[in-house]
Parts: sequence; C-alpha cells; structure tokens
Amino acid sequence: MAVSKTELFEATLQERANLFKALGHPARLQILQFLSQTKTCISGDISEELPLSRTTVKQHLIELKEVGLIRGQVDGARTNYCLDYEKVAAMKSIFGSFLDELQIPDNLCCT
Amino acid sequence: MAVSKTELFEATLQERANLFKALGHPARLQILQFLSQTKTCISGDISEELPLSRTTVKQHLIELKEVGLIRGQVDGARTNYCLDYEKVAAMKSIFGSFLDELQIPDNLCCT
DNA sequence: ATTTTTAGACGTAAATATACGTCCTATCAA
DNA sequence: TTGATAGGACGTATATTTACGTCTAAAAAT
Repeated sequence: MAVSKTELFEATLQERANLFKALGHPARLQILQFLSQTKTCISGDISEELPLSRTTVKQHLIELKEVGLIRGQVDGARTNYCLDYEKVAAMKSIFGSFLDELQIPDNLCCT
Repeated sequence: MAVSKTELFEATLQERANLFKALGHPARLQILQFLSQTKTCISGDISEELPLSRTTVKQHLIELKEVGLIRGQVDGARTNYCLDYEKVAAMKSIFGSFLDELQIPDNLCCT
C-alpha cells in the first residue's frame, strides 16, 4: 500500500470497517459460532475445532479480542474464552444503522 | 500464509466471511453510502468523493462488484454504478441469520 | 521431583490487500 | 478532425494478513 489511508475516512466508517474486517475470515466466524453454541466459557484448545494450528487460532482469537467480541479470562494454566454479549449487541446495532443508511430509495434507475 | 485454508471451512462461513471482508474497508463503505445517498446511478468519477486515487477506487469498485453489492452499466464512455438492492436485501438476511446464531444463552458464565 | 499439558512470546514465509502510476482506447464535444 | 474526458488494463511497491514452527514458562498430574 505504500502507506495506509484508512485513517483519512470518517470515524464511523473506520469503526464499522474494523468490525466487518474482524468478521472477514471463516475461522473467526466459526470461533464465534462455537463459543455461542457451547453456551459456556470454553477453556482449552479451541484449535481442535478448526482446521488450523494452535498458533494460528491464537492469532484469530487475538483479533477477535482486539475488536472486543470475545474475552479471555486466565484461570491457572488455562484461559477461558467467551463471547462478549454486550459487544454482540453493539454489533447488532451497528449492522442496523449500516443497513438503514442503505435504504432502498423510491426511484431506482437501474434495477 | 504459506497456503490459504479458507476453503476448508463450511460454505456458509465462507460466504459470510467474503461478504464481511468486502465491507472491511472504509473506502468501500463510503462508496456504498454514497451510491445510496445519491438515490440514482452515478456516472463519472466516484474517486472525487474519496481521498484515494482513481485507480485505487476502481479496485474497490471491482471488489464490491465481485461480491455483488454494486453493478456497473457501461453507457458510452461512462459507467453508471449503482447499488444492487437485491443483494443489499440478501445481506440484511445474512446479517440476521449470523446474529441469530449468536443468540444470548440463558446461562452465562463470564459476564 | 518429574513429566505433561497449556498457552504466551517470538520469529518467519508466503499470500493477499492496499495504493498508485502509466499507458492505451473509446467516446463525446468543439 | 482534433482534443479532452472517462475509464479499462497492466505493472509495481509496500503493508498487512494468514499460517506455522519453535522456544519457553507456568501449572497440573503422576
């Protein structure tokens, strides 16, 4: 890229793009799905659920954590991961406002 | 990446990830917003709306087109771009099922 | 006490994304 | 017909993402 220009955009656009970006890999989607399905915090190796190595999964976990969608609580030698449902709710509302702004107009020219 | 492993995941996860990925850059979000706000097809240089060069914007347009969110119709020397509202509706339903699967369970362990 | 399990920290290679310039062609206006 | 404008095609440099291995430390199990 020579140099990143993402910071030249509106803050709202940047925030949304960051969230979408975090969701832009099937491994991360599966992790979210898995954490949701277990309905409890997961300790131990999530990488056994995915066709990826432990270190790679770890990186995906970090990305999800950085965007705030999951949390990891250290418990001895283990780490418990779970969804951050507040952030999930926030995501829902972000999706909502994003979609609202793409409202279908009355007059379409090329349909 | 050495080699891509995204195709090892469930088709649904891949589709969703591709959509989210396409939304993972502020320039592309702004393009969608712009096309929606004009309420008509835009002919001419969308790059004047963005802090990016014409060729870079062109690439973002291609990505949006590949994921199906916009369409470009050639009109002489110009190209008219507009949102594909069917795809926007599809996106809405994808968001919906994605969120449904992250439903908040009754028992949370780490809140 | 020693071994195993768990996972953090670090480094690295390859793929992909981002960003841009240049060249070329088609079309519209003068 | 000539010139300007729009935009496609191509190439390229750099940044970031993806993917993994190894090395290490801490904690649990034997």
